[in-house]
Amino acid sequence: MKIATWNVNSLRARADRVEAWLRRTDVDVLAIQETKCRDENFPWELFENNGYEVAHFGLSQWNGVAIASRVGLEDVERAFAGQPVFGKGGKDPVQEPRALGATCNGVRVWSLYVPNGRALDDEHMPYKLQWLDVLKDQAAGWLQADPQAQIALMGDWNIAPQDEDVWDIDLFRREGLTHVSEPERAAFRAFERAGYADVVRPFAPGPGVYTYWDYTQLRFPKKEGMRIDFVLGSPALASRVRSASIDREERKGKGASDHAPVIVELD
DNA sequence: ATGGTCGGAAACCGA
Repeated sequence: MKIATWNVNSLRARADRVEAWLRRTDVDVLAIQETKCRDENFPWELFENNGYEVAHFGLSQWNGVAIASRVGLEDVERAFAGQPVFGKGGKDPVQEPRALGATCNGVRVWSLYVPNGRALDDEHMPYKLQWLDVLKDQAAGWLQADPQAQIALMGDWNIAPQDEDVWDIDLFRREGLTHVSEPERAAFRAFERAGYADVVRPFAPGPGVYTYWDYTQLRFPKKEGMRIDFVLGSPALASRVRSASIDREERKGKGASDHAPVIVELD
């Protein structure tokens, strides 16, 4: 069984590429982030025509997560229990569509789009950290309830856990940029302490291995990227991993997402 | 020449 995660940065703008990619890679499950559409605008046929069931959670042009599967799609959950809400400047808090869970052939898959944080002193940063803390508590609970559970927490984590996960750590430090701060990294490590492991890094070690390249500044041709998309597996899931890869080729050419798909092959 | 990008409920905001 092959599972994958991909921040497509607008599904409608990327429909042709996503369809071609599905046909080419032959994955069984794809977790998608940043669909950037509501259910009414979601390209359901794209998946159905290619043999996939699909679940989507999207409320506006922002965020949006989906899971496509051709090995079953059960117990779909929009948001995790206690998922923090965000209300900008005291406005009505909303539960943003950033998490979608579904069981696919015995694997509990979560498609996750972790809040960006925007800046170290922005109100989105405590939101990001709180969001991760609550998810970590939930994920720890799932494992306590069933230590044999096969769980894949996959998506755009918006964290670069190690110095080698950005092209120039000194620049990030000097500029006080997000994604590499100690609180963000601690939030990521908390998942590892709870029993989850990055199942891709052993098969795609750095340095210089990334999943995201900013559209600006010619970051991709200059090989200046960030590793921020991860598949964290529970012990039972991790023990099934046969190989993993980052599809850097998909970042090439006109009409590419700024994120590359990340693929994990299970026994 | 010392900046170079995308997408969308766009003429700004979010990444």
